[in-house]
Amino acid sequence: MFSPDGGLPAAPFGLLPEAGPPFPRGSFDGAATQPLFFPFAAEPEASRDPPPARAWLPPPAGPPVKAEALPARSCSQPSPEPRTAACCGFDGAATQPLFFPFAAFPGPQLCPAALQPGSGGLSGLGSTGSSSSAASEGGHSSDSGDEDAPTSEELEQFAKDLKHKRIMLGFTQADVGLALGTLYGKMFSQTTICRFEALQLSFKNMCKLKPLLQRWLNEAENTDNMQEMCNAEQVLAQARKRKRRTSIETNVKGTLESFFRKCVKPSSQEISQIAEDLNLDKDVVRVWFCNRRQKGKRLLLPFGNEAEGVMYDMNQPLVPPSLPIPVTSQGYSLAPSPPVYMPPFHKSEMFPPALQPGLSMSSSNH
DNA sequence: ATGCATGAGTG
DNA sequence: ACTCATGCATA
Repeated sequence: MFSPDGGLPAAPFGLLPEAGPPFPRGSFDGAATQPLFFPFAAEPEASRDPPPARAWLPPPAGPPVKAEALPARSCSQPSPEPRTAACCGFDGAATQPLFFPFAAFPGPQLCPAALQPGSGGLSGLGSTGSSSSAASEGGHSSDSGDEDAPTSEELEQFAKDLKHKRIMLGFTQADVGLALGTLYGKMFSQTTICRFEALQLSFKNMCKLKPLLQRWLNEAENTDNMQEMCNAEQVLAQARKRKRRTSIETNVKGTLESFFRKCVKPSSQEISQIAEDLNLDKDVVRVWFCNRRQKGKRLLLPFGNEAEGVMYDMNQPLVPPSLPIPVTSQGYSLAPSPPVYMPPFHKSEMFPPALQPGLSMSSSNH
């Protein structure tokens, strides 16, 4: 019995205690004051020099057809349905194109920062069991096994590859996550696999996971009995009770967005105030901001352009005197040039037109 | 697929 | 108290 996250030590991979990126983290709270811009640019990922050309994610090579061609290789499990959730919806379905932040990274030379030498970091992953990372399965010495410092292109390619093959083999993202647990002792959720495939993890994180997934892929392609891997004792009784997920109303979310645009990192006091204004738990608001920042980084991209000009100004006082249409300008009409980030406006990601803290947000909303 | 939550690590 | 990696729950 091991629990997905708690049970195991940090990681069998020897995740380096890594002191963190060599960049100064803009850590200061609202009160503090340091004129520091680029809330994001200061981050490890973003800070790498802006590439001459922003990279776009080439559309997935895999046509939406694969789903059909599925050999449906059930990996056992008495599951009546072909584990191919793949064919059902989100798996196989080609999704929205997304930017690839990492593409902006230079490459191997810089990555190391994240990977670290002891490198237990990533390579550690591979080496965990194999002690010699690559060595084991393919014997590949120069191919896909570049687990040391994959370039963004490589990661991108690998992610695509993984998804494609995974689907062809008839495995769901959840299967993969589970298999990693059986194979290497560290299980991952469907969410993580999904994010990996969609390149929604940090570069560093992608690098860390790649070796594992690489191995899984090799195994999956060569083993007939992938079953066990999937069957894995899902014994993991998540004994801990999690707080029920709060569902923030769309309009409230819009308001939060507008606050966010004014200040990405409100002070504790400001958070309290916002919470009060919106009738939310302070902690919910705090977490929302944390997540929003995280999301901001993931979506941050089209830099390489004049993205910096549009950066959020963390020092901006909350609720400045004149606030020009906070939200609206965001995703759509702003300008020909890419906005700070590109929200994937999926479903209800849009915020209602007129949302301002003290304004009539109910007037135009249900 | 993604929003909100948790927890480890860090300062 | 924040960032980051990760996951449950849900759309």
